Amino acid sequence: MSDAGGAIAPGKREATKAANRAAIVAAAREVFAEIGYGAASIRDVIRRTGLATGTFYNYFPDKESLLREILDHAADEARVRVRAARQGATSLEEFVARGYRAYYEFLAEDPERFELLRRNAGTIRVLFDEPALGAGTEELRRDLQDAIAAGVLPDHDTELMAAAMVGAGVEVGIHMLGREPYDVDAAVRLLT
Amino acid sequence: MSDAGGAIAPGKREATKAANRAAIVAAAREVFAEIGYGAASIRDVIRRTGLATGTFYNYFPDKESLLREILDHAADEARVRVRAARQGATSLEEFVARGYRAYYEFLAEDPERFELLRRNAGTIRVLFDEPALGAGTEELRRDLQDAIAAGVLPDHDTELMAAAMVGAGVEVGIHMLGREPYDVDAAVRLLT
DNA sequence: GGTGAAGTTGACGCCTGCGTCACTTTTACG
DNA sequence: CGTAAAAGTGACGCAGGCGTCAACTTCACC
Repeated sequence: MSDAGGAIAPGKREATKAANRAAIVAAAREVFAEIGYGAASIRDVIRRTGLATGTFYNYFPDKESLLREILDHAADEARVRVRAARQGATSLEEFVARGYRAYYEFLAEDPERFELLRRNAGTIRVLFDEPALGAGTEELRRDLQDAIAAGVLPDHDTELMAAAMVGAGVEVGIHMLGREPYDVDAAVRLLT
Repeated sequence: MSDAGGAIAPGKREATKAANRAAIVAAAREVFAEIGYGAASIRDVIRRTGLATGTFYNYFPDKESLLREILDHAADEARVRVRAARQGATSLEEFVARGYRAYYEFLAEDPERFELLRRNAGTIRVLFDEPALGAGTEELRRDLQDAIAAGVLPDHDTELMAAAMVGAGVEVGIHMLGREPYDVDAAVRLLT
């Protein structure tokens, strides 16, 4: 029909729908970041949007699907960024440094998202089973595996190593973002 | 009936009080571990004890004080253990290894407590401001500082380094405890 | 044993959340 | 325009949490 061309075909109906959905997601990010997912109610979220209770259920079936939507977005984005950053790396060290740098830039860029992830780390780990802020532990593990195969690294327990790197990265990230000028360089250097 | 052995005469009154308090704390640990602090209600907790609603308020003013009690206990215990383990260390490496080992033994020893900490990591970080499972980041920082002063370590950002060590330790701990035979040795070795 | 304080109980009033649904408003389209 | 479908609205019934408190039970002490 009208929107066949793909990109453009506003249509007031569709536009409102998109805006409402976005408003709900935005409100949810605020609320989850402020009081935590567990303590938050659907009404806490919808109240912030000015929409009516019933409207929420036109967009999401429940609270959990809302969190899932938010996290899927964030995780995808983070993975893409880190992956892209690693692309041009020629040495292992560079590989690590670029990965962390991209990751921190991603975190620092949106404080609300950062707070959301930090605040709900435990819940997220239970619901999904990745560390909240640790986008792509599994990918890192595979990369380490490759490095071993290529003889760049000595053989070791890649699962634990990946975990250690992610853990260190996340924790350092949290501390770094708690200090004023974000010293991304220092953090990256230390971890490398 | 002599039960004394030296310390204190129980007194049924005191005994019941201690038992009730303990029951509440135990129930709270279960509930917080299972559904998370935020989602848990005081009634979820009290219901598990068989006590009446009102009784809860004879022991704790609210949900938060309950969590505080649980965490203070755990944190103290962990700190003491790690500190003690580090006592006899003669080299920096030994110092680190012993600390991690004591820490992991502490975590592995009580799966419920582990789950409680893991599950509520975000909340705990907000309420207090230490990483949930990272007992004594600050102490570690001081120890690093000392090591630098003693010339054992090169100068560096001890705050970030302590954060990195704790983060790596926690994350590795979580992975390790998710695998079957807890390979504490492997984990300690890798981190060292 | 008797008695008063300490402790326990659970129903009570209030409040808020849940998901639904009959009704109203808005939009698309002829 | 007119109309029908789509979307928004908020009151509704139900459920359950909160903290309190008057009545009751238990224990310590004489």
